[in-house]
Amino acid sequence: MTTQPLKAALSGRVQRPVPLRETVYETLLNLIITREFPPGRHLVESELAEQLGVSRQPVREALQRLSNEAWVDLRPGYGAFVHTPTESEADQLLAVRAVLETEAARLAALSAEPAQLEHLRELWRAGVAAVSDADVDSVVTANADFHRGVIEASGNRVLAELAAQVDRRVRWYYAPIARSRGMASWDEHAGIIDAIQAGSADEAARLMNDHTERTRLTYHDQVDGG
Amino acid sequence: MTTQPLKAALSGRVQRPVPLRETVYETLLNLIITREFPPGRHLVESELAEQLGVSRQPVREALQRLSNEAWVDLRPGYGAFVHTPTESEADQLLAVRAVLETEAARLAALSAEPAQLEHLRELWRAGVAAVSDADVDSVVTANADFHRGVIEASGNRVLAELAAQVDRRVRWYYAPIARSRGMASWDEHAGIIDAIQAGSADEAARLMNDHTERTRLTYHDQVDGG
DNA sequence: CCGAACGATTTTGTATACAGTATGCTGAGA
DNA sequence: TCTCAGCATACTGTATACAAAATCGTTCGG
Repeated sequence: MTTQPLKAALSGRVQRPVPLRETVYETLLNLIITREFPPGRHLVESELAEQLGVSRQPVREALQRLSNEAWVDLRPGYGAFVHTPTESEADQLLAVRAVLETEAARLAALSAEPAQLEHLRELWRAGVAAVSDADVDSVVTANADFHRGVIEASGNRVLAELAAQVDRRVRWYYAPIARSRGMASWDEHAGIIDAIQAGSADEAARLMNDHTERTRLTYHDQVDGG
Repeated sequence: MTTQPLKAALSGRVQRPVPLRETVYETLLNLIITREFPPGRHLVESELAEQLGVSRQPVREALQRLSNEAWVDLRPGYGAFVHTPTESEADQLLAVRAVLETEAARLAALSAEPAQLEHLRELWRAGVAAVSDADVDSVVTANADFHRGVIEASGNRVLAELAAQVDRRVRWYYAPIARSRGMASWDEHAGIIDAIQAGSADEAARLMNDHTERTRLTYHDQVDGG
Protein backbone atom coordinates (compact mmCIF):
# COMPACT_ATOMS: atom_id res chain seq x y z
CA MET A 1 0.00 0.00 0.00
CA THR A 2 1.32 3.42 -0.90
CA THR A 3 2.10 5.47 2.18
CA GLN A 4 1.10 9.11 2.50
CA PRO A 5 4.65 10.49 2.93
CA LEU A 6 5.77 8.68 -0.17
CA LYS A 7 2.98 10.09 -2.25
CA ALA A 8 3.83 13.52 -0.93
CA ALA A 9 7.48 13.07 -1.72
CA LEU A 10 6.69 11.92 -5.21
CA SER A 11 4.37 14.81 -5.88
CA GLY A 12 7.05 17.25 -4.81
CA ARG A 13 6.62 19.09 -1.54
CA VAL A 14 4.77 18.02 1.54
CA GLN A 15 2.26 20.76 2.00
CA ARG A 16 2.46 21.99 5.53
CA PRO A 17 -0.89 23.04 6.92
CA VAL A 18 -0.96 26.82 6.80
CA PRO A 19 -1.55 28.39 10.23
CA LEU A 20 -5.19 29.10 10.77
CA ARG A 21 -4.56 32.78 11.41
CA GLU A 22 -3.27 33.06 7.88
CA THR A 23 -6.34 31.46 6.38
CA VAL A 24 -8.59 33.57 8.56
CA TYR A 25 -6.68 36.71 7.63
CA GLU A 26 -7.07 36.10 3.93
CA THR A 27 -10.71 35.15 4.29
CA LEU A 28 -11.54 38.29 6.23
CA LEU A 29 -9.53 40.51 3.90
CA ASN A 30 -11.41 39.08 0.97
CA LEU A 31 -14.73 39.72 2.64
CA ILE A 32 -13.67 43.29 3.27
CA ILE A 33 -12.37 43.95 -0.22
CA THR A 34 -15.44 42.48 -1.84
CA ARG A 35 -17.51 44.66 0.48
CA GLU A 36 -19.39 41.72 1.86
CA PHE A 37 -18.21 43.35 5.06
CA PRO A 38 -18.84 47.02 4.26
CA PRO A 39 -16.95 49.89 5.89
CA GLY A 40 -18.16 50.54 9.40
CA ARG A 41 -19.33 46.99 9.95
CA HIS A 42 -18.89 45.71 13.45
CA LEU A 43 -16.80 42.54 13.54
CA VAL A 44 -17.19 40.38 16.62
CA GLU A 45 -14.49 37.84 17.36
CA SER A 46 -16.80 35.15 18.67
CA GLU A 47 -19.20 35.52 15.74
CA LEU A 48 -16.45 35.24 13.17
CA ALA A 49 -14.92 32.33 15.04
CA GLU A 50 -18.18 30.43 14.96
CA GLN A 51 -18.85 31.21 11.32
CA LEU A 52 -15.38 30.08 10.32
CA GLY A 53 -15.45 27.07 12.58
CA VAL A 54 -12.35 28.01 14.56
CA SER A 55 -11.65 29.38 17.99
CA ARG A 56 -11.38 33.05 18.84
CA GLN A 57 -7.62 32.99 18.96
CA PRO A 58 -6.81 32.77 15.25
CA VAL A 59 -9.58 35.25 14.51
CA ARG A 60 -8.10 37.62 17.03
CA GLU A 61 -4.64 37.38 15.53
CA ALA A 62 -6.01 37.95 12.05
CA LEU A 63 -7.96 41.00 13.20
CA GLN A 64 -4.89 42.50 14.79
CA ARG A 65 -2.93 42.10 11.61
CA LEU A 66 -5.76 43.68 9.66
CA SER A 67 -5.68 46.51 12.16
CA ASN A 68 -1.95 47.06 11.68
CA GLU A 69 -2.55 47.29 7.96
CA ALA A 70 -5.40 49.77 8.42
CA TRP A 71 -8.14 47.52 7.09
CA VAL A 72 -10.00 47.55 10.39
CA ASP A 73 -10.05 49.79 13.42
CA LEU A 74 -9.78 48.17 16.84
CA ARG A 75 -11.73 49.78 19.64
CA PRO A 76 -10.33 48.44 22.92
CA GLY A 77 -12.91 46.69 24.97
CA TYR A 78 -15.53 46.95 22.32
CA GLY A 79 -14.76 45.45 18.97
CA ALA A 80 -13.31 45.67 15.51
CA PHE A 81 -14.81 47.78 12.75
CA VAL A 82 -14.11 47.73 9.08
CA HIS A 83 -12.18 50.91 8.41
CA THR A 84 -14.06 53.76 6.80
CA PRO A 85 -11.69 55.71 4.59
CA THR A 86 -11.89 59.47 4.55
CA GLU A 87 -11.48 61.42 1.37
CA SER A 88 -8.20 62.96 2.44
CA GLU A 89 -6.86 59.58 3.44
CA ALA A 90 -7.71 58.15 0.04
CA ASP A 91 -6.03 61.10 -1.61
CA GLN A 92 -2.91 60.69 0.47
CA LEU A 93 -2.76 57.03 -0.41
CA LEU A 94 -2.98 57.89 -4.09
CA ALA A 95 -0.07 60.27 -3.67
CA VAL A 96 2.03 57.66 -1.94
CA ARG A 97 1.18 55.08 -4.55
CA ALA A 98 2.23 57.45 -7.30
CA VAL A 99 5.60 57.97 -5.65
CA LEU A 100 6.24 54.28 -5.08
CA GLU A 101 5.19 53.18 -8.54
CA THR A 102 7.12 55.94 -10.19
CA GLU A 103 10.25 54.82 -8.39
CA ALA A 104 9.46 51.21 -9.26
CA ALA A 105 9.32 52.12 -12.94
CA ARG A 106 12.62 53.95 -12.67
CA LEU A 107 14.33 50.98 -11.03
CA ALA A 108 12.75 48.56 -13.48
CA ALA A 109 14.29 50.49 -16.34
CA LEU A 110 17.68 50.07 -14.70
CA SER A 111 17.46 46.41 -13.81
CA ALA A 112 14.64 44.56 -15.57
CA GLU A 113 15.63 41.25 -17.09
CA PRO A 114 14.43 39.99 -20.47
CA ALA A 115 12.13 37.43 -18.87
CA GLN A 116 10.45 40.11 -16.82
CA LEU A 117 10.04 42.30 -19.87
CA GLU A 118 8.41 39.45 -21.75
CA HIS A 119 6.14 38.94 -18.77
CA LEU A 120 5.11 42.59 -18.90
CA ARG A 121 4.40 42.32 -22.60
CA GLU A 122 2.25 39.32 -21.88
CA LEU A 123 0.30 41.13 -19.19
CA TRP A 124 -0.13 44.01 -21.58
CA ARG A 125 -1.58 41.78 -24.28
CA ALA A 126 -4.00 40.30 -21.75
CA GLY A 127 -5.10 43.79 -20.75
CA VAL A 128 -5.66 44.91 -24.30
CA ALA A 129 -7.66 41.78 -24.96
CA ALA A 130 -9.81 42.44 -21.91
CA VAL A 131 -10.46 46.00 -23.04
CA SER A 132 -11.41 44.75 -26.50
CA ASP A 133 -13.82 42.29 -24.95
CA ALA A 134 -15.25 45.06 -22.77
CA ASP A 135 -14.90 42.68 -19.84
CA VAL A 136 -14.81 45.08 -16.91
CA ASP A 137 -13.69 42.61 -14.27
CA SER A 138 -10.90 41.32 -16.45
CA VAL A 139 -9.74 44.84 -17.20
CA VAL A 140 -9.54 45.70 -13.52
CA THR A 141 -7.63 42.50 -12.78
CA ALA A 142 -5.32 42.97 -15.74
CA ASN A 143 -4.59 46.50 -14.63
CA ALA A 144 -3.68 45.41 -11.12
CA ASP A 145 -1.55 42.62 -12.55
CA PHE A 146 0.33 44.94 -14.84
CA HIS A 147 1.16 47.37 -12.09
CA ARG A 148 2.26 44.54 -9.83
CA GLY A 149 4.42 43.32 -12.70
CA VAL A 150 6.22 46.63 -12.95
CA ILE A 151 6.68 46.77 -9.22
CA GLU A 152 8.23 43.33 -9.13
CA ALA A 153 10.45 44.18 -12.07
CA SER A 154 11.99 46.90 -9.94
CA GLY A 155 14.01 44.24 -8.16
CA ASN A 156 13.53 46.04 -4.87
CA ARG A 157 11.61 43.67 -2.62
CA VAL A 158 11.08 46.18 0.14
CA LEU A 159 9.63 48.66 -2.30
CA ALA A 160 7.54 45.93 -3.88
CA GLU A 161 5.96 44.89 -0.63
CA LEU A 162 5.15 48.43 0.36
CA ALA A 163 3.77 49.33 -3.03
CA ALA A 164 1.67 46.18 -3.19
CA GLN A 165 0.02 47.00 0.10
CA VAL A 166 -0.65 50.59 -0.80
CA ASP A 167 -1.94 49.57 -4.18
CA ARG A 168 -4.38 47.11 -2.68
CA ARG A 169 -5.80 49.71 -0.36
CA VAL A 170 -6.13 52.25 -3.13
CA ARG A 171 -8.02 49.82 -5.30
CA TRP A 172 -10.34 49.03 -2.41
CA TYR A 173 -11.07 52.67 -1.73
CA TYR A 174 -11.78 53.49 -5.32
CA ALA A 175 -13.41 50.24 -6.33
CA PRO A 176 -16.95 51.67 -6.19
CA ILE A 177 -16.08 54.38 -8.67
CA ALA A 178 -13.34 52.66 -10.58
CA ARG A 179 -14.07 52.73 -14.23
CA SER A 180 -11.54 51.84 -16.81
CA ARG A 181 -9.99 54.62 -18.80
CA GLY A 182 -10.11 52.20 -21.65
CA MET A 183 -7.50 51.73 -24.31
CA ALA A 184 -5.75 55.03 -23.61
CA SER A 185 -4.51 53.62 -20.32
CA TRP A 186 -3.01 50.63 -22.09
CA ASP A 187 -1.31 52.81 -24.64
CA GLU A 188 0.41 54.48 -21.72
CA HIS A 189 1.32 51.09 -20.31
CA ALA A 190 2.95 50.19 -23.60
CA GLY A 191 5.01 53.36 -23.46
CA ILE A 192 6.16 52.49 -19.98
CA ILE A 193 7.26 49.04 -21.07
CA ASP A 194 9.19 50.53 -23.97
CA ALA A 195 10.98 52.95 -21.70
CA ILE A 196 11.83 50.16 -19.26
CA GLN A 197 13.16 48.02 -22.08
CA ALA A 198 15.21 50.90 -23.41
CA GLY A 199 16.68 51.39 -19.94
CA SER A 200 15.51 54.99 -19.89
CA ALA A 201 15.02 55.39 -16.17
CA ASP A 202 13.92 59.01 -16.12
CA GLU A 203 11.59 58.49 -19.05
CA ALA A 204 10.01 55.43 -17.45
CA ALA A 205 9.56 57.32 -14.21
CA ARG A 206 8.04 60.31 -15.98
CA LEU A 207 5.61 58.17 -17.93
CA MET A 208 4.53 56.24 -14.86
CA ASN A 209 4.08 59.46 -12.95
CA ASP A 210 1.96 60.95 -15.71
CA HIS A 211 0.01 57.74 -15.90
CA THR A 212 -0.83 57.55 -12.21
CA GLU A 213 -1.59 61.25 -12.21
CA ARG A 214 -4.12 60.83 -15.01
CA THR A 215 -5.66 57.94 -13.14
CA ARG A 216 -5.89 60.13 -10.06
CA LEU A 217 -7.64 62.85 -11.98
CA THR A 218 -10.07 60.31 -13.37
CA TYR A 219 -10.88 59.21 -9.85
CA HIS A 220 -11.44 62.75 -8.75
CA ASP A 221 -13.65 63.50 -11.70
CA GLN A 222 -15.81 60.58 -10.79
CA VAL A 223 -15.94 61.53 -7.12
CA ASP A 224 -16.76 65.16 -7.78
CA GLY A 225 -18.96 64.62 -10.75
CA GLY A 226 -20.89 61.83 -9.04
CA MET B 1 -16.47 61.37 49.01
CA THR B 2 -14.89 62.19 45.70
CA THR B 3 -15.87 59.70 43.05
CA GLN B 4 -13.32 58.17 40.71
CA PRO B 5 -14.79 59.61 37.50
CA LEU B 6 -14.70 63.09 38.98
CA LYS B 7 -11.07 62.82 39.91
CA ALA B 8 -10.33 61.58 36.43
CA ALA B 9 -12.24 64.44 34.88
CA LEU B 10 -10.37 66.94 36.99
CA SER B 11 -6.97 65.54 36.14
CA GLY B 12 -7.76 65.74 32.46
CA ARG B 13 -7.88 62.45 30.65
CA VAL B 14 -8.82 59.14 32.08
CA GLN B 15 -5.77 57.07 31.38
CA ARG B 16 -6.99 53.84 29.91
CA PRO B 17 -4.72 50.94 30.69
CA VAL B 18 -2.83 50.27 27.50
CA PRO B 19 -3.32 46.70 26.25
CA LEU B 20 -0.51 44.49 27.42
CA ARG B 21 0.37 43.49 23.87
CA GLU B 22 1.21 47.12 23.17
CA THR B 23 3.53 47.37 26.15
CA VAL B 24 5.12 44.06 25.29
CA TYR B 25 5.53 45.13 21.67
CA GLU B 26 7.34 48.29 22.59
CA THR B 27 9.48 46.55 25.15
CA LEU B 28 10.57 43.88 22.71
CA LEU B 29 11.16 46.39 19.93
CA ASN B 30 13.36 48.38 22.24
CA LEU B 31 15.33 45.30 23.19
CA ILE B 32 15.82 44.55 19.52
CA ILE B 33 16.81 48.06 18.52
CA THR B 34 19.27 48.38 21.36
CA ARG B 35 20.68 45.00 20.32
CA GLU B 36 20.11 43.51 23.73
CA PHE B 37 18.41 40.93 21.56
CA PRO B 38 20.91 40.63 18.70
CA PRO B 39 19.97 39.50 15.19
CA GLY B 40 19.46 35.76 15.01
CA ARG B 41 18.51 35.41 18.65
CA HIS B 42 15.89 32.82 19.38
CA LEU B 43 12.90 34.33 21.14
CA VAL B 44 10.77 31.87 23.08
CA GLU B 45 7.26 32.90 23.96
CA SER B 46 7.17 31.25 27.36
CA GLU B 47 10.54 32.69 28.35
CA LEU B 48 9.59 36.21 27.39
CA ALA B 49 6.24 35.80 29.10
CA GLU B 50 7.88 34.81 32.33
CA GLN B 51 10.49 37.56 32.16
CA LEU B 52 7.84 40.18 31.53
CA GLY B 53 5.44 38.74 34.06
CA VAL B 54 2.57 38.22 31.63
CA SER B 55 1.05 35.24 29.90
CA ARG B 56 2.08 33.90 26.54
CA GLN B 57 -0.86 35.46 24.73
CA PRO B 58 0.23 39.13 24.74
CA VAL B 59 3.78 38.08 23.96
CA ARG B 60 2.51 36.07 21.04
CA GLU B 61 0.52 38.97 19.66
CA ALA B 62 3.46 41.29 20.02
CA LEU B 63 5.74 38.84 18.24
CA GLN B 64 3.34 38.53 15.35
CA ARG B 65 3.21 42.26 14.94
CA LEU B 66 6.98 42.41 15.01
CA SER B 67 6.97 39.71 12.37
CA ASN B 68 4.63 41.70 10.13
CA GLU B 69 6.97 44.64 10.43
CA ALA B 70 9.99 42.49 9.60
CA TRP B 71 11.71 42.85 12.96
CA VAL B 72 11.54 39.14 13.63
CA ASP B 73 11.11 36.03 11.53
CA LEU B 74 8.55 33.46 12.60
CA ARG B 75 9.36 29.83 11.97
CA PRO B 76 6.14 27.82 12.21
CA GLY B 77 6.23 25.22 14.90
CA TYR B 78 9.60 26.33 16.11
CA GLY B 79 10.02 29.87 17.24
CA ALA B 80 10.69 33.52 16.58
CA PHE B 81 14.09 34.85 15.63
CA VAL B 82 15.33 38.41 15.54
CA HIS B 83 15.63 39.26 11.88
CA THR B 84 19.09 39.31 10.37
CA PRO B 85 19.23 41.94 7.66
CA THR B 86 21.09 41.18 4.49
CA GLU B 87 23.17 43.77 2.75
CA SER B 88 20.86 44.01 -0.24
CA GLU B 89 17.85 44.38 2.01
CA ALA B 90 19.49 47.24 3.85
CA ASP B 91 20.35 48.87 0.57
CA GLN B 92 16.80 48.52 -0.70
CA LEU B 93 15.48 50.06 2.47
CA LEU B 94 17.81 53.01 2.02
CA ALA B 95 16.47 53.50 -1.48
CA VAL B 96 12.87 53.42 -0.30
CA ARG B 97 13.63 55.82 2.49
CA ALA B 98 15.22 58.23 0.06
CA VAL B 99 12.12 58.19 -2.11
CA LEU B 100 9.72 58.69 0.76
CA GLU B 101 11.69 61.45 2.41
CA THR B 102 12.26 63.25 -0.85
CA GLU B 103 8.54 63.27 -1.48
CA ALA B 104 7.94 64.38 2.10
CA ALA B 105 10.22 67.35 1.57
CA ARG B 106 8.41 68.25 -1.64
CA LEU B 107 5.01 68.13 0.04
CA ALA B 108 6.30 70.05 3.04
CA ALA B 109 7.37 72.87 0.74
CA LEU B 110 3.84 73.01 -0.60
CA SER B 111 1.96 72.86 2.66
CA ALA B 112 4.11 73.50 5.71
CA GLU B 113 2.62 75.91 8.22
CA PRO B 114 4.59 78.57 10.10
CA ALA B 115 4.39 76.65 13.36
CA GLN B 116 5.87 73.59 11.71
CA LEU B 117 8.62 75.64 10.18
CA GLU B 118 9.49 77.10 13.53
CA HIS B 119 9.54 73.60 14.93
CA LEU B 120 12.00 72.54 12.23
CA ARG B 121 14.22 75.51 13.01
CA GLU B 122 14.16 74.51 16.63
CA LEU B 123 15.13 70.93 15.85
CA TRP B 124 17.89 72.26 13.66
CA ARG B 125 19.29 74.42 16.45
CA ALA B 126 19.23 71.42 18.79
CA GLY B 127 21.12 69.38 16.20
CA VAL B 128 23.77 72.03 15.69
CA ALA B 129 24.23 72.32 19.42
CA ALA B 130 24.65 68.57 19.72
CA VAL B 131 27.27 68.59 17.00
CA SER B 132 29.10 71.41 18.72
CA ASP B 133 29.09 69.46 21.96
CA ALA B 134 30.35 66.39 20.09
CA ASP B 135 27.63 64.44 21.88
CA VAL B 136 27.20 61.46 19.57
CA ASP B 137 23.99 60.13 21.06
CA SER B 138 22.36 63.52 20.95
CA VAL B 139 23.41 64.02 17.35
CA VAL B 140 21.87 60.73 16.33
CA THR B 141 18.66 61.53 18.14
CA ALA B 142 18.53 65.06 16.78
CA ASN B 143 19.03 63.74 13.27
CA ALA B 144 16.16 61.30 13.60
CA ASP B 145 13.99 64.03 15.10
CA PHE B 146 14.71 66.42 12.28
CA HIS B 147 13.84 63.92 9.61
CA ARG B 148 10.68 62.98 11.44
CA GLY B 149 9.88 66.67 11.62
CA VAL B 150 10.12 67.06 7.86
CA ILE B 151 8.04 63.96 7.33
CA GLU B 152 5.30 65.25 9.58
CA ALA B 153 5.40 68.64 7.92
CA SER B 154 4.42 66.94 4.68
CA GLY B 155 0.87 66.80 5.93
CA ASN B 156 0.47 63.35 4.44
CA ARG B 157 -0.23 60.99 7.32
CA VAL B 158 -0.04 57.86 5.22
CA LEU B 159 3.34 58.85 3.90
CA ALA B 160 4.46 59.83 7.37
CA GLU B 161 3.61 56.49 8.88
CA LEU B 162 5.33 54.56 6.12
CA ALA B 163 8.40 56.74 6.18
CA ALA B 164 8.65 56.55 9.96
CA GLN B 165 8.68 52.77 9.88
CA VAL B 166 11.21 52.58 7.10
CA ASP B 167 13.37 55.16 8.81
CA ARG B 168 13.36 53.22 12.04
CA ARG B 169 14.49 50.06 10.34
CA VAL B 170 17.21 51.86 8.42
CA ARG B 171 18.59 53.36 11.58
CA TRP B 172 18.59 49.95 13.21
CA TYR B 173 20.46 48.30 10.36
CA TYR B 174 23.07 51.00 10.18
CA ALA B 175 23.33 51.78 13.86
CA PRO B 176 26.57 49.80 14.29
CA ILE B 177 28.32 51.84 11.65
CA ALA B 178 26.39 55.07 11.92
CA ARG B 179 28.71 57.95 12.40
CA SER B 180 27.67 61.52 12.09
CA ARG B 181 28.69 63.37 9.00
CA GLY B 182 29.12 66.29 11.31
CA MET B 183 28.21 69.88 10.60
CA ALA B 184 28.00 69.41 6.84
CA SER B 185 24.86 67.37 7.30
CA TRP B 186 23.24 70.16 9.28
CA ASP B 187 24.17 72.73 6.70
CA GLU B 188 22.21 70.63 4.25
CA HIS B 189 19.35 70.44 6.71
CA ALA B 190 19.30 74.23 6.86
CA GLY B 191 19.08 74.40 3.09
CA ILE B 192 16.14 72.03 3.12
CA ILE B 193 14.32 74.14 5.66
CA ASP B 194 14.93 77.26 3.58
CA ALA B 195 13.55 75.59 0.47
CA ILE B 196 10.49 74.40 2.38
CA GLN B 197 9.90 77.88 3.75
CA ALA B 198 10.27 79.38 0.30
CA GLY B 199 7.73 76.94 -1.01
CA SER B 200 10.18 75.65 -3.59
CA ALA B 201 8.93 72.10 -3.89
CA ASP B 202 11.34 70.83 -6.51
CA GLU B 203 14.28 72.48 -4.80
CA ALA B 204 13.33 70.98 -1.44
CA ALA B 205 12.95 67.57 -3.03
CA ARG B 206 16.27 67.85 -4.82
CA LEU B 207 18.11 68.90 -1.68
CA MET B 208 16.57 66.11 0.35
CA ASN B 209 17.42 63.60 -2.32
CA ASP B 210 21.03 64.79 -2.47
CA HIS B 211 21.17 64.72 1.29
CA THR B 212 19.92 61.15 1.68
CA GLU B 213 22.14 60.08 -1.19
CA ARG B 214 25.20 61.49 0.54
CA THR B 215 24.20 59.75 3.73
CA ARG B 216 23.85 56.51 1.79
CA LEU B 217 27.31 56.87 0.34
CA THR B 218 28.68 57.51 3.79
CA TYR B 219 27.10 54.29 4.98
CA HIS B 220 28.58 52.38 2.11
CA ASP B 221 32.00 53.82 2.65
CA GLN B 222 31.92 52.63 6.23
CA VAL B 223 30.65 49.20 5.26
CA ASP B 224 33.20 48.69 2.52
CA GLY B 225 36.06 50.44 4.20
CA GLY B 226 35.49 48.53 7.44
C1' DC C 1 -40.19 66.09 28.72
C1' DC C 2 -35.22 65.83 29.43
C1' DG C 3 -30.95 64.34 31.64
C1' DA C 4 -28.14 61.57 34.45
C1' DA C 5 -27.04 57.50 36.90
C1' DC C 6 -27.42 52.66 37.43
C1' DG C 7 -27.48 47.86 36.01
C1' DA C 8 -27.54 44.18 32.55
C1' DT C 9 -25.38 42.67 28.50
C1' DT C 10 -21.99 42.29 25.21
C1' DT C 11 -17.35 42.01 23.90
C1' DT C 12 -12.70 42.12 24.44
C1' DG C 13 -8.31 41.23 27.43
C1' DT C 14 -5.71 37.81 29.69
C1' DA C 15 -4.56 33.36 31.48
C1' DT C 16 -4.31 28.40 31.33
C1' DA C 17 -4.57 23.73 29.24
C1' DC C 18 -3.94 20.48 25.71
C1' DA C 19 -2.57 18.77 21.16
C1' DG C 20 0.48 18.78 17.17
C1' DT C 21 4.89 19.38 15.05
C1' DA C 22 9.79 20.41 14.46
C1' DT C 23 14.20 19.51 16.32
C1' DG C 24 18.08 17.24 18.28
C1' DC C 25 19.94 13.28 20.56
C1' DT C 26 20.89 8.55 21.35
C1' DG C 27 22.02 4.10 20.04
C1' DA C 28 22.20 0.29 16.95
C1' DG C 29 23.80 -1.56 12.64
C1' DA C 30 26.76 -1.60 8.51
C1' DT D 1 33.38 5.76 11.78
C1' DC D 2 29.32 6.94 9.48
C1' DT D 3 24.31 6.68 8.79
C1' DC D 4 19.71 6.28 9.91
C1' DA D 5 15.77 5.02 12.63
C1' DG D 6 13.39 5.91 16.75
C1' DC D 7 12.55 8.52 20.79
C1' DA D 8 12.55 12.29 24.00
C1' DT D 9 12.18 17.18 24.32
C1' DA D 10 10.88 21.81 23.41
C1' DC D 11 8.07 24.96 21.35
C1' DT D 12 4.33 26.62 18.93
C1' DG D 13 -0.77 26.18 17.35
C1' DT D 14 -5.29 26.01 18.97
C1' DA D 15 -9.01 25.79 22.19
C1' DT D 16 -11.27 26.91 26.42
C1' DA D 17 -12.12 29.53 30.76
C1' DC D 18 -12.28 33.50 33.49
C1' DA D 19 -11.89 38.57 34.46
C1' DA D 20 -12.33 43.33 33.18
C1' DA D 21 -13.98 47.02 30.40
C1' DA D 22 -17.25 49.44 27.45
C1' DT D 23 -21.74 50.02 25.68
C1' DC D 24 -26.66 50.37 25.68
C1' DG D 25 -31.20 50.43 27.64
C1' DT D 26 -33.87 51.54 31.54
C1' DT D 27 -35.30 53.95 35.33
C1' DC D 28 -35.33 57.52 38.53
C1' DG D 29 -35.25 62.39 39.58
C1' DG D 30 -35.83 67.14 38.14
